[in-house]
Amino acid sequence: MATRHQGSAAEKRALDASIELRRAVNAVSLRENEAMRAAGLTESQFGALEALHHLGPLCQHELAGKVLKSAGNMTTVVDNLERRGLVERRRDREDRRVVTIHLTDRGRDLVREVFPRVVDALVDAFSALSAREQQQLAALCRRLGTSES
Amino acid sequence: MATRHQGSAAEKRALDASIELRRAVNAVSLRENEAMRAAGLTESQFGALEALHHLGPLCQHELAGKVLKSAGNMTTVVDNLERRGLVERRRDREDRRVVTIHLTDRGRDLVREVFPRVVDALVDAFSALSAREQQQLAALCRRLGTSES
DNA sequence: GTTAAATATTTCGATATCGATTCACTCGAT
DNA sequence: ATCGAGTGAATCGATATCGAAATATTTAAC
Repeated sequence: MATRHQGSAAEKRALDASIELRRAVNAVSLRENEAMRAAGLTESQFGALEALHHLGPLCQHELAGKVLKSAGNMTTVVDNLERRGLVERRRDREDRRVVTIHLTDRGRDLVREVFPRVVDALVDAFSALSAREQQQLAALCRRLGTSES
Repeated sequence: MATRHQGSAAEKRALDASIELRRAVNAVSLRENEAMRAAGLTESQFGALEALHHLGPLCQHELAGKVLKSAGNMTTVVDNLERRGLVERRRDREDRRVVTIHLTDRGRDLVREVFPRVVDALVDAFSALSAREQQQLAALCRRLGTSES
């Protein structure tokens, strides 16, 4: 539950952390996006391709979970990837509600080409921090990301 | 410039930090959004109102900078806010290219009502970390966000 | 076996978002 | 005075995004 008027120090801290967090993500995303855009991929499209590449075929709601987007949205993203022949939908024979998304050969080639560039961009972006600081940041973020209400 | 094949340890660190960073933002945003949605505001809409409230009238490209979005986008956001009577556009008499965005009374009331709830949500979200950890996080993020290519 | 609840996806309507382009306007150089 | 570069905003087309409602299907309960 919300803790009202716990003092403006706590509020200032949270506000400040929130703003810096956003700016940091923004800066990192900008770098990543250059690499993705060069391949004509959006962040969600790349995220989906990458998840499929590393985890194998997934159904849409799993994919949505991986890229932190809604299931409804994933329909559009997969539509656009499918139109470009980078993935294909296969209806599951066992459970016909399920559509499993598979990388095509073209899709696999594209991920293999783009992924290293995205990683480079990330390494570059995070090079502002030492190895130890990167780990600290990750650890702090992990606790924020997994804390339950 | 990109540092290729600097070793997979550096790549793993950057990838991991990037994933946790995203999850953290996602978790924080979810909390914030509850407060904003309750008032029928999107993140960008609230961000714009809040900036106007704390900084006074701004032109659109300044506003775009504050909420970390594109100037083209700001036209739409301001359109939607104006339609609801929360802001108004005033064409500058000196330089008629400039449109200055002003909060209306309704807009000001709304910000005053919603802002504390958003802050509460933030304090709540960041309560997973100690005061000191929040400051550490902010400091690390600040360096990521301001590092130049 | 038929119905009800649960689940996976799609569809829909609204808003967001970007980058590119266009339009309007200012201002400095000629 | 006027032309051209620069700048602020609006517009356009494509994609993303959400939440809610609709559709299809499975599974559990009876």
